[in-house]
Amino acid sequence: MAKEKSKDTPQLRLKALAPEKKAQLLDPAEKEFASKGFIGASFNNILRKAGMSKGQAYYYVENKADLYSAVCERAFHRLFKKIETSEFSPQTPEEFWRDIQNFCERLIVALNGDETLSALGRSVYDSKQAEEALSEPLSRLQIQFNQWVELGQLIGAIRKDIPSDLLQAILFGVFKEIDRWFATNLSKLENSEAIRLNALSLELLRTLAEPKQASN
Amino acid sequence: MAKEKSKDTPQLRLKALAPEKKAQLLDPAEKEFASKGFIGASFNNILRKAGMSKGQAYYYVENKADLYSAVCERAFHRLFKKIETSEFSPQTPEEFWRDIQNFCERLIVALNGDETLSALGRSVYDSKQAEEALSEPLSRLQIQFNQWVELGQLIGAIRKDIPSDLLQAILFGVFKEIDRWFATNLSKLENSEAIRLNALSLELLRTLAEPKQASN
DNA sequence: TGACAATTTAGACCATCAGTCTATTTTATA
DNA sequence: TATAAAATAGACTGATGGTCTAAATTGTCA
Repeated sequence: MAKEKSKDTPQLRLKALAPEKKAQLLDPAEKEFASKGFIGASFNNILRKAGMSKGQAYYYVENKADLYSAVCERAFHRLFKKIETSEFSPQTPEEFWRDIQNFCERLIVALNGDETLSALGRSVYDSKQAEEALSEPLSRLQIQFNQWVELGQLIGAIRKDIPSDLLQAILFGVFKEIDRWFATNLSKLENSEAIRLNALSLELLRTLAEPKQASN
Repeated sequence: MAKEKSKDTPQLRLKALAPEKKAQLLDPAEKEFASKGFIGASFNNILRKAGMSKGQAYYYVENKADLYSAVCERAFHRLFKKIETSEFSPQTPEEFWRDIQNFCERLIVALNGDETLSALGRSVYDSKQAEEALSEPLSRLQIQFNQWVELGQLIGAIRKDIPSDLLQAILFGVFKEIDRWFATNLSKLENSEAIRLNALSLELLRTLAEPKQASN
């Protein structure tokens, strides 16, 4: 009821913070989270590296999860700037899967160019806690994903006999495992083999998502 | 080089412990791990519930991860007693997949009858730490799994164009997500729908693992 | 039975963790 | 220049998992 100065929550204060100072906190935090995961990262250690006091940090951030969330949001924006999603309005299953493939390729390129970002992304799956900390941005992602699925179903590119949240969980799961496998095995791979497996992985996702009988 | 009393490690001491006393520690630990996950479980709290002192517990167990491992091993044996794996020597892809289905069904029945066991199983995926703590038993499982895959490949039930560890990761991933989805959604499901989705899930795994062109 | 050694147990203690609180400084306002 | 508000420093809290030592218990052999 009072006049609410509009800077009364740590989140809003962080948002209003000078970019330079924001980076002073978020940069070391990103490194720490990317290398140690959400659970393994030490808040105290981040503060030490950022040269910040407890009081200062907790003035701009609610808790460890909130800091993690802020770090991931920033990284997420960085990623999306790189990807520059183009318009996406396929009319046929073939177009749908071509667009998906296109998107995946750009995603992979973007991630390959930013190891910290990749590691941070993988850190989301390190623990349930990490996932909970990102529940809000993740649910936004989920909505986006669901729109794609619905569109795909509309034009006959995606099967309708599985509840969409189950299908989504499965596809995400497969994607995650593929990503993880490539992260640990890419260095040992011949280039041509890497390309072949990459294409094959996408085919796998398609196999899962497509209607049972051949397209259309 | 010394005469090695054969009880010099916590693990061996725990093994040699009277079953009753072993249970005094492992029972409360299992409950705690199943309900709170590996990270969330409190060692101190387990000790409190077990009525044990620090000194005593750390005499039989190396650390928290080791306790978790002991708990899971015991639960694992309990599960396998229930399942009573029968001989498994399919000659054709059809037989192979029938046997797999059979196994899955018995697994599901066994898990449905033991909620603590199910929860404990799911706790493995709560965090990387939990997975690391179980790396040894998990790698045994992996070997078993690989034997199945190799057998499957031999009789043409399983594709050969994907590295088997990648295929394995993917299949595990899918299985995990399906399990998770059922764990949270089973209560909301019609019985007939549950059965349909269950069968469909297995089909999905088969679709992923089978050679591209129809069997043989 | 008594003496000595090995095993086992109790619990004080440690570093570190995320998070709180208060006293103080800095900055904006007027 | 005085007053109020925003920002900061850092001591402090109650947990955590884990260590260490001194004591109690048990086993062994004379």
